[in-house]
Amino acid sequence: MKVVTWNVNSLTARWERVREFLETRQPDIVVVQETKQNDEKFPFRALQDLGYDSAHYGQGQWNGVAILARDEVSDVRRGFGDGDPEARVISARVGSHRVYSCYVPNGRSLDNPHYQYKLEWLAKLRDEVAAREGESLILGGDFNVARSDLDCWDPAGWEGSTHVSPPERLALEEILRAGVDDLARLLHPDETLYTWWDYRQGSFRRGWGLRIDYLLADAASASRLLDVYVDRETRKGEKPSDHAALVAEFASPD
DNA sequence: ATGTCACAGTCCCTGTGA
Repeated sequence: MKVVTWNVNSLTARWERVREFLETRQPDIVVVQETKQNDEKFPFRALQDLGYDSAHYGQGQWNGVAILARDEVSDVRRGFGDGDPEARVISARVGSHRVYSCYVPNGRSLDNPHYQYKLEWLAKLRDEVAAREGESLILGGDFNVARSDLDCWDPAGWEGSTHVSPPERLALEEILRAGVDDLARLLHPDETLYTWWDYRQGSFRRGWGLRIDYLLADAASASRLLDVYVDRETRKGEKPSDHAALVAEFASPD
């Protein structure tokens, strides 16, 4: 089973890249962030034609999260049920798994109210994971947090910025402590595995990246992990997203 | 040179968010 998380930075702008990805990589589950579409515009029909069931939580020009799967996508939940109007989390049952697509708030700057919103949002996600202890969980998304200095190309330069501050790193660790593993780090404890590079300054070519996209899973699911890698081809070529797709391959349970 | 991109509205440029 191949599972992918990918912040596409507008599904409208990225549809051709996404379609090509599905056709060539043949993933089983893809969790998508930043669709930047409302549900009316979301390509449910085109995805069906490619063999994917899907669920979307859209919000017009900003945010927007989706789950695509070869199996049926059922029991869909949008948001945390806390009245937050921002479309940043969707979950659904796919096979035996509860699958999440998460788009964590950026934070903007440490003194911005959006940063507090980010910390509160991460705490809600931790509670959500804790409440589902014992279930088969797969979470993917853009967490907008580089877990450690290994996940940042220039820790000194990022000092004092969002994405690397101790409180948000702690908030990410709390999610992991609630019962999920960081799949990329599990198999690659010492490698740089950046998933995002700024569009500016030729950052991708220069290796100026961050690891801010994650696939997380409960221990039982993680024990079936065969491989996990960043699909760097998704960051190259015509009109790429600024995020690459992160891929995990699991042995099928039997 | 903050070496870019996407979006909507002010609508073929500009402000905002990332």
